[in-house]
Amino acid sequence: MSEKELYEDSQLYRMRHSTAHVMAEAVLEKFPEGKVAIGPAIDDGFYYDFDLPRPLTPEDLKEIEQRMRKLIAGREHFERREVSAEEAKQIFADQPFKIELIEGLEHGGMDEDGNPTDQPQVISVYKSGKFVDLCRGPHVEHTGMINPKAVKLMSVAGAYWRGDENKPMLQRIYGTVWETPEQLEEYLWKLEEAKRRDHRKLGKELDLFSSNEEVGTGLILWHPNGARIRHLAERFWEDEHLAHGYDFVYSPHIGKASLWETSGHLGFYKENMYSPIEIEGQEYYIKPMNCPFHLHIYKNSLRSYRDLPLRYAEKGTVYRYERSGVLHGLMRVRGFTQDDAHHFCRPDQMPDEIDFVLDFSLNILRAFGFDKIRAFLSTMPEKSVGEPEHWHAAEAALEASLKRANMSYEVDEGGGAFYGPKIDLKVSDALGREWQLSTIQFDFNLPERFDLTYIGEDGQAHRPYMIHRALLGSMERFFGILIEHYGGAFPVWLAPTQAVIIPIADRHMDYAFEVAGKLKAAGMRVKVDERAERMNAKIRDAEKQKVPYMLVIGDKEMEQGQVALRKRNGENPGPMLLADFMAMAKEEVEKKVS
RNA sequence: GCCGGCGUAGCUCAAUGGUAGAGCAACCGCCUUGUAAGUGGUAGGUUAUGGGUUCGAUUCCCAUCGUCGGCUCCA
Repeated sequence: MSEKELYEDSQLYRMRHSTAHVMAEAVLEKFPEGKVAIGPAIDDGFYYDFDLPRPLTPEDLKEIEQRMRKLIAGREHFERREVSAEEAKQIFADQPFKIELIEGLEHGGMDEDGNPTDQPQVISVYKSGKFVDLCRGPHVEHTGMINPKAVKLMSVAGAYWRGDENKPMLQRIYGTVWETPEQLEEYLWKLEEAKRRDHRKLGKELDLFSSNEEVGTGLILWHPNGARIRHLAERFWEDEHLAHGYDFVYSPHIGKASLWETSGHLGFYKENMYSPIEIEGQEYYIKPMNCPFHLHIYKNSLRSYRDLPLRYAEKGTVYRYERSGVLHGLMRVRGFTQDDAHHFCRPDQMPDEIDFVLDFSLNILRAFGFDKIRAFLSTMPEKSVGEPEHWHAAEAALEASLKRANMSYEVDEGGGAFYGPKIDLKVSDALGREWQLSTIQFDFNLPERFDLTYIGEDGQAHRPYMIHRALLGSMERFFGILIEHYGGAFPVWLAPTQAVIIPIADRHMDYAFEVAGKLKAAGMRVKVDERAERMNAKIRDAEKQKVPYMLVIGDKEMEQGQVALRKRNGENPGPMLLADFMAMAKEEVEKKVS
């Protein structure tokens, strides 16, 4: 059983679903004319969608929560009953959304979660207190099984009916419930911790990046501290690529309309592309992807089977129109740099090539401190291009690589893009949240469109396999995830400033700069805090900036050739010889995984 | 794009239908300091932008931009 199925089978899931009913009952008490839509349990709670006469306020949520506690105290039993479609329509005569659902159940089509079904479904209703809901269940026996101290309504937000943006916008109330108040506390603490680690907040506090109304929304300005981290990450990325058989390529930011016609992007991706620029009567588009350029590099000369595999990598900056409402810090922006690569190989090389790229990806992700990684294999969808036997060979190779790498993975049947199957890698961060980073995608479309070939042993032209691969995804998004994963306390090798030297009094200044000079010569990133502040204030500021090492220097240290080390976690090893500190730091600086 | 909230100094936030205030940061001093904020002073704002209502708007209304929570979409 998958994690999801286990959850949906659990008592907690029933409790959440039941609490959604209780909430709906409370909302209808308050707004008898309200219309109810759907209210499922979700990963960490539940929601219910309503059409109400006015927007809800936080005060309304408090009141609804109070009403819910009363209903819970009433120990209302959940009574299940199967009904005919006619009867159901009578029960929900004044609930148009429910009528729509009943019609769906009657004719197949959609179930109450909006999933397509082929056959007419059994229609069941659950009654608890005065509230009757169209619902498949299951529920807890009675509302008394819900712990009133472990319930909390979280927020209200807009949501489209049936998730369709052409349908009416409803009000969705999100709530959560747990088995015990302690679990609720823990959940709320985790939310608080997520806020403390929010990359937008830390980005400001650590002076990493900004965006600016005048520059344009979704366009990121990397400040020196952020750019330093990016540079270090990129340098590592570059070294690893060069060491593993990649070639670097560079491509322009715009390309002629005909290029995007050949690639097909003007056909299926146009709504994400910026308006064309006219140059000497020709239209040019800002690139939303790098692939077409890499294909042209491949095509620029006749390729022999001996040349393959070819691996072209580029940190390619692309621009995509994203609707304003979806933009989010560094995670979703309009201009970003993909760490892109395209592999071209012969069919017989394909399994090895997948093995290679999977291993390579996993090693890089681990080096950045992500060691919990899950894989998702997506296979051929209904609408697809390319030969089914190629699809199946590719899928088999992807799956074989996952097995060989000993990865835990899930298969998303039919979840591939129209042009090929893929593996996505998701990492868990320090708070256990999953983020998709890497993607390894077959492409049966572009080699065809650009007519890529290589000359085989037989002297004939053959079509190569092509694999797209992004490892970190985009530098922007990856940086955002890195910030949140480490809560701003980057591992030493990535820290923009690795050590701050803190002279206690002015007379220690010369020695402070002498120490700084030695550390810099050894390749460390160091600053001397020469402000006329007290040592305590300097330590406080260095702690807030999450600088890994603070080196306090006073009379004793100066006399003995020492530094007094304090680490950002509060650990205080105290005075040591400068040489000893340097030896210790060298080891940590070189360590990729912290 | 849609629903709802928010937009006051670099940052975090007060206040009011009668021409805006604090702390931190910045700047200028004093203090010369031993493991998370020493101290005095100075400067800093067309209250996001544009309209409207009003004798008077930063406050009320509308639009635009930005932003936050979601929805839809996604690296």
